[in-house]
Amino acid sequence: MNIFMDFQRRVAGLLAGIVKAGNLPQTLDLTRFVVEPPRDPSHGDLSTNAAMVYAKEAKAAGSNARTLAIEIAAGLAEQPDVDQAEVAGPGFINIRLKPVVYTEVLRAVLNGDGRFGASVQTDSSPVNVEYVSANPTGPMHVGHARGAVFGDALASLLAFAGRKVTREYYINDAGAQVDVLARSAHLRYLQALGDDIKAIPEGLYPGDYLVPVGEALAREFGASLRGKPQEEWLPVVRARAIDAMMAMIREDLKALNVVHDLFSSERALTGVDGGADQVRAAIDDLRARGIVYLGRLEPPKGAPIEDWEDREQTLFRSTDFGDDVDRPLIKSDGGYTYFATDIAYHKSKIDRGFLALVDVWGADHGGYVKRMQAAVAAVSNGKATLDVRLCQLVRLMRAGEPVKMSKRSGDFVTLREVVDEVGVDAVRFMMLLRKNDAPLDFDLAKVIEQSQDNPVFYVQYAHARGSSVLRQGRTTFPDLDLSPKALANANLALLDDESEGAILRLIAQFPRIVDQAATAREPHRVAFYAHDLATSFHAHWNRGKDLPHLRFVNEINRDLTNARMALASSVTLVLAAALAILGVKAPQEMR
RNA sequence: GCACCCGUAGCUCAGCUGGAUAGAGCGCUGCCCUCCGAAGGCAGAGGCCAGGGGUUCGAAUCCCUUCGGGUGCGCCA
Repeated sequence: MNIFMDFQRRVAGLLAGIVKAGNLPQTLDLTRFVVEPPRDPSHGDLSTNAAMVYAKEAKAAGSNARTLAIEIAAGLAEQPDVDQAEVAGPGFINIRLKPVVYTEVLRAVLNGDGRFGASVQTDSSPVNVEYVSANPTGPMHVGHARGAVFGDALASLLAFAGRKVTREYYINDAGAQVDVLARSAHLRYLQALGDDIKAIPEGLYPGDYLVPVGEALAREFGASLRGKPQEEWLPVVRARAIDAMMAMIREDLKALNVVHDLFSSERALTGVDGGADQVRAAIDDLRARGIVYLGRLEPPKGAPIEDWEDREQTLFRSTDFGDDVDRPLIKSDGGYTYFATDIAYHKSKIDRGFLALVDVWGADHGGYVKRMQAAVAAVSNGKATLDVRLCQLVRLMRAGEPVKMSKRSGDFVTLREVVDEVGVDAVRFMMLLRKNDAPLDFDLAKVIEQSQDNPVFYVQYAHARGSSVLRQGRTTFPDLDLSPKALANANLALLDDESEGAILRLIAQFPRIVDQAATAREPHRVAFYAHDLATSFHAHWNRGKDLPHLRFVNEINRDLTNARMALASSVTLVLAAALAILGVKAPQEMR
């Protein structure tokens, strides 16, 4: 139940009637106006700009904005659940609803089995969300965490909003990086056999996390890989190392409460281990359509490239699809570029029936967006769209001081360390409380603080407090049924205090927030909403300190207590739904 | 040089896809706390929305431009 969408339809209906009466032109785009909560609550419950939006059309039909506003307001005022509709300011129509509307909202929450606000989107088509996709060459560090949390929350948000979501992880297990991994693991293997490997050479992965991989190789193969040429041991070691890294990454994801439906392998697309070469197939297909050709590129401007070699190469005509230059698909050593395999990968998503693709990347890949969108357009004949959400980097702080991170030395801060220190809920909520394209300072000292300064604590506390209020009510009136379904039958008209009204209005907005956050693909809006709802709940609770008659439990008024239990229950249900989207626990009590 | 992102209170950031008087937290100032949970509560000050043009009934929001930051710029991913 989305009262904003509901009234959007009603106003559209009134406009259609006015069109019929000849006071507006026949061809009227009825989607241009909005129904929204007015910023100033004294203006009522809903507000629409419809009359102003169609001012020009009204004039053309011999009317004007003012007259149109009056007509719409008159139509609205006749509706049974509208208390009052009046024209205000430059032509806004402010609508005051009858209290029964909020009674119905609460009933929808209480009877909704946690689905209040769900499935608000008219579009329920499948959408593919790809996120994390970290190289399987080591444990996840905090830089990965943001994209992981963002992607996971976005996927949950879209699913809650009614889209059919597939969550995907692309394993970059082809290319030079995993060969470096294999050589690094091989060194640890020799070490496990007792060889003196001295320092890890420059360019290899020095982290200790490869030691157990070396030991496992020694257990499995004994000394049989020692002394063999690299061509023989590398594929074997690589496969074991990638498996070990992916197992580690899955553990990291689990610790972060991040889930995926599907892990797709880049290597499998190339067919190097047998199977079809889907990369080649994709390139051939594009070549047949004239989108792939042999040509030369200009050397890039800016930082000079030392070993630039002018050569004729296989290029993708991405400039036909909005990119700045055409992009190479085959490296000088004959292997596929990352872009080539990525084209095949995105094609595979499209072939699996997805026309809506979302990729979550780090901001350092921003320069890659245009060519990938060009590729998706080319491969799908313009049918599929790729939306790339870039996450800015995270600066890890401790009490205001940056924490040094150096991946090369192997002592970078891992995701696991941060989760262990501050908890998964804090990590997730803090990362979602920022727009994804804004940089984020993550202060370890601050997020474990248990005070109102800490938004994670503040929101969770609101849920715990709501639960506590229900426990309190149960103690005072042991015979009351405080299950949501039973509370839906409470006399909700008794909730007539102004700060109760503020909470009711916020609850009514939840479906709208979900809808807009899903459309904008911005889960942070849900985080801010949860914080707002928590604020208004805490504020109302605090009013009970000075005004005892506003307290949730009223020992001499059973019906009033019951109604207020319904309010408390609704707040916890909506908070729980919002927190579930964010992947943050909604605790019954704080400890 | 080019592309993308960003610039809103002292600080960290929202701003509902163009609406009414610009929002929150921290910090600051003042008052309050015997009271369902004080790991507090209430209130106040604080703004040329980086600058300049444009579009329109109406712009922090859309377009152009200048300045200032960030990220990238064959054969890494």
